Amino acid sequence: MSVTMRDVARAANVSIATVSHVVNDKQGARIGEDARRRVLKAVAELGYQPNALAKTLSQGRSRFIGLVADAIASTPFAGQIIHGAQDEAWRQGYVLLIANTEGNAAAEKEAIAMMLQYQVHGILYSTWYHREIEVPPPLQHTDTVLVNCYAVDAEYPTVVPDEEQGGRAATEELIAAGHRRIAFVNTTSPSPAKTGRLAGYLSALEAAGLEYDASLVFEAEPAQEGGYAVAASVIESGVSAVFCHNDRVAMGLYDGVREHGLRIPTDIAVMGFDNQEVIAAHLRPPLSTVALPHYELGAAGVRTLLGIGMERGSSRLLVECPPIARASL
Amino acid sequence: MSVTMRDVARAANVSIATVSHVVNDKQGARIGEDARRRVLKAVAELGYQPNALAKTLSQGRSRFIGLVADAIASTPFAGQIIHGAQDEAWRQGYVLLIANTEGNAAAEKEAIAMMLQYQVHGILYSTWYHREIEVPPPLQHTDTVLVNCYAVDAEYPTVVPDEEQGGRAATEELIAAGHRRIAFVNTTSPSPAKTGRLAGYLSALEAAGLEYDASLVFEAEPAQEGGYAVAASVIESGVSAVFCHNDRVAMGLYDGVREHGLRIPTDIAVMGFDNQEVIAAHLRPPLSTVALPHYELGAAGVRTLLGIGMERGSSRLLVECPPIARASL
DNA sequence: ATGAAAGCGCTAACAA
DNA sequence: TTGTTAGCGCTTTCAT
Repeated sequence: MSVTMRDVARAANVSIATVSHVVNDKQGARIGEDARRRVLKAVAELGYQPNALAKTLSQGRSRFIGLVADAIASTPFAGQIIHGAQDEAWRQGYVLLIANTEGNAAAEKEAIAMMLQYQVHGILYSTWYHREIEVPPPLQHTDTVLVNCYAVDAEYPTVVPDEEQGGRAATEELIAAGHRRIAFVNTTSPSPAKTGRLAGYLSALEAAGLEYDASLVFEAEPAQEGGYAVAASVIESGVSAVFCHNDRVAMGLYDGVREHGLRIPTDIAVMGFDNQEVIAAHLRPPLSTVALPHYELGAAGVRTLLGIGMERGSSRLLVECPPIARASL
Repeated sequence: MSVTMRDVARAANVSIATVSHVVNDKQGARIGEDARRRVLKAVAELGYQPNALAKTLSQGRSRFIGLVADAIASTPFAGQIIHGAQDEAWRQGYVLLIANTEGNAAAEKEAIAMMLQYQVHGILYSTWYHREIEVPPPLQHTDTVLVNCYAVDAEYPTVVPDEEQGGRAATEELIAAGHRRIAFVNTTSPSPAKTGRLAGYLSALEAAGLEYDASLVFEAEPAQEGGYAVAASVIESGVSAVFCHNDRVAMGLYDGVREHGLRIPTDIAVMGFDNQEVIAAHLRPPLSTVALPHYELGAAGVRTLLGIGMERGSSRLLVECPPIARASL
């Protein structure tokens, strides 16, 4: 079936060891110009492809990195994590093994077992939204990096978005646009996003010398329906700008605001969070927001796993959430 | 480092062949109850995990399936394809190797080479939106299945959504709701979706004995902006229902319709296409639409690759697009 | 400068 | 019922 090193060796009239050396461009061994040429020729002619599995076996160390995700499909977000991990892995000469668990513990266990069987170098454990998790026991047998989630008890290297910085950035954008009374529509569900973004909002206010008014902080279900429902109260509060917990809430708010005959951004400026492309970029007017750095989370995850560019000290890496300016303020 | 079969054999005081037999539950060979128990015990105690790579090597055939996608992250759609492929692969005892090419030919080539090196059983070549492609040359060296795309020249097994059936289903929903004058806002960009959905619209009209009025077919950029822009004309045409090329167009149309003081579905019913969750499920009112069967495309792709449940004859599998009823009609 | 040979962990005849 | 052994394709040490 497929052509092996032995075939190449035979064709080039050299030993298989020589083939190995030239194919891998080994430093230690000097190969005669002539032999090298013959090998290269044979490789090209036979269309030789090294068997990565055999290589791994004989070298003892694999080039696989596992990525277990709780939902690769439910949202565009997880896709970005995969994408980032993927790219970075490739860059480092690794291949990503992906497993989708849908949060199912059994599937998770099986996935991890499979990855271990494929001799992964380590495992990235990720969630589609930033949250606290319990690390599945089998993960303790390998190098593990937590991506977009964290464990309280044990300490694993962790890569998460900097929610507070993001919240601050969002608020600062609004302040920079001249707003002084700024509402914050937070989510009802407890999460690092909820507390982090609020903290950021507060800190931006303080830094700008603006007084914090608790009545300007609302809570809504983190979806369009929530934003729509809270619109009336927000308007009534008399603010000139709103920072929404996420883009979906902002989308709902757009609807509500419009129904009250108000215009964005003239009457009220809106800032989102997440940078959910399908929504943010295409609302009318396009929504200014803060991006969740999913791609970077994935990439930083594999870098951390591989021990590349590690910062000493902290084992928790906070990735910046950059503001994305559009037309809603 | 890791515990091997030899370790287990030693611990259980049997030969390594025996271990292999019980671990793999081999049929041919009968193993004494006692020996089997000892092996199992040793496996558990040592935490033995078979080395899948070594197994693959010695068996000669791998358990890998490659999936090359042009955009795993840009949309939630590609994610669903991956998800489906993933699940089905697992079900069949295979592991998915994913590569993201961003449509970049060089990356594509490299990805395929890598997959070949990992001895993939075959490759799924997929695109995030249904379209015609040219099959990259290196793919001709393996079993290849085209997913969500097709090649005109060569014939590869292909799995694509049934656009026409989807268009028909959408239109039928509207007809079933009592509408007689139904507009169709098609996309401006040529694609199988454009022609297929139109054909479906036409065929549903005909089947219902409704006359086709060319002036009721509009064209718009396939995004919110397009739907918004076309709203006025649609309303002016006096239809009671609109079938939009996709959910994003429908979302834009919602805006336009609302601006004209009309209500959905009372004044005008709207049907989308794609079932883009983030949008469709959360518009006001929630949007009835037709789902693109991405998950199923992925799953059917690996089934086709593995030769499971193949229908004889045609090498092009059309996957059904099911209508999703919500409140917009 | 090049080659022989011993593994890597496992499977699969074939013996015993 | 169980064990021996020869590979799978490659790397790597050690000779030559």
